[in-house]
Amino acid sequence: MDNRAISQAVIARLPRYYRYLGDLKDSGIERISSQDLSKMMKVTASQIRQDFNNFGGFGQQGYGYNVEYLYDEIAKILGLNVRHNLVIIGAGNLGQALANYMNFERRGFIVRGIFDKNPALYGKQLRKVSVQPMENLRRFVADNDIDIAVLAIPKEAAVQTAETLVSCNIKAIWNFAHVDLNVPDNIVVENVHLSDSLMRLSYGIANM
Amino acid sequence: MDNRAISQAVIARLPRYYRYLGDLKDSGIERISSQDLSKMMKVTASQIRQDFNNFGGFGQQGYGYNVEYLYDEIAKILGLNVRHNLVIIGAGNLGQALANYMNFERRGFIVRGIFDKNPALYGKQLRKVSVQPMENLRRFVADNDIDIAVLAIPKEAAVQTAETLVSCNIKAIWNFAHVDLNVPDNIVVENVHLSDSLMRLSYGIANM
DNA sequence: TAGATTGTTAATCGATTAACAATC
DNA sequence: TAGATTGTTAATCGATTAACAATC
Repeated sequence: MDNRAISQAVIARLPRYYRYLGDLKDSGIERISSQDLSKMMKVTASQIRQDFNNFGGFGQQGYGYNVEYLYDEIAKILGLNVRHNLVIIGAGNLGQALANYMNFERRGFIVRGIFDKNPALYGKQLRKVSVQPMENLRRFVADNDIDIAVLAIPKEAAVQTAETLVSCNIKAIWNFAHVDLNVPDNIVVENVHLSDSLMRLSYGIANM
Repeated sequence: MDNRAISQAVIARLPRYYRYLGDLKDSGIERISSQDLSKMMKVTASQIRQDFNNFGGFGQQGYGYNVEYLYDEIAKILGLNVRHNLVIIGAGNLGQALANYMNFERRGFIVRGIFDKNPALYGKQLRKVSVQPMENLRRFVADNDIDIAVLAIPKEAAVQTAETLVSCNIKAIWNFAHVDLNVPDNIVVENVHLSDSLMRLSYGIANM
């Protein structure tokens, strides 16, 4: 697939559609119109139809959308039909929480390695994966077909580790460090800046 | 402050400006022009000036912006000059990680209580705050001037707990559950949907 | 066939960028 | 004063919404 030029706004909405369609599917609902979905999701029916039509016609006039079919198609668009091996870098609070959170595995994101620079953590088991020294990272990524690295370390270390990862041909970085990473264009970076999120919440309180 | 009608896009960018200005301040830089900042942040100088001018004129012609002054002003806009008491609901992996993560405290977000429904966790200390039964939540929020609740529990429980929190006059919910909460307009909800984020990353890999 | 609802084009709205006069 | 750079207006661009013909 290489339908370029799909806007970030559309892509950002796909996981939410996927979530709602999953719920509908779980409740045994077979079909849904853009109008009904629009009421549930509080977006316009027009937007829903426009969004889906970026990827081709998934609906049928007079009928609407088949829930299961649309759900599966969105999964494919999001690449959820492909398994990914990942490593977690940083076995602190957040790194451990992510390692222990197994829902990602259900979607095909498999934790293969966990790395930390603190020797006290070496060998610690987190869901059967044991923490290794940072020195092993480069080798491990190369040898184990790893395509995603999760950065759960402080910002200085994150910048430096990102460079290492780039040189190991990682495909994507899920960045929890409070810093913007400068990597080549062909590497995907998805940021989760928790402190930014908390500041937006703070703004909301101050200006509500 | 009640400058309404500032777009979400602008608000979403403020924490990033704040981060860069903090870094500049830490490196002892006194002034910065929109052009120089634009190069660092990879946005247009025009956008920077437009964004700041939503809140009044912080710069000076021929000079640029004073870093420290601008940093402090953005802090005020974001409401970071006000302390907030918060409770964490859910002492699982994520709840514990958030409770142990002390950087929030530095910005004035103080963890006052942690709640869980699992009796095995009652009394467990996380940075001197001990886990309490969920039954105590309503009372605690009312008695301790709590204005933010962090939801780190599964989605079914989150929906239900959000209702409780609304009835306790909470001001804001930082929602880590994979569900959209339906609360009155005067309550701020800031979502951190980690699985949505991971799906966007997955899309990036699939379509890069 | 009649009714419903999509897919898609056209209209509107809002956000971003460019340009430049104001001014430090 | 001359040079630099903001604040702000105007132009452009892109995203959202509305409308409706196509079609199931």
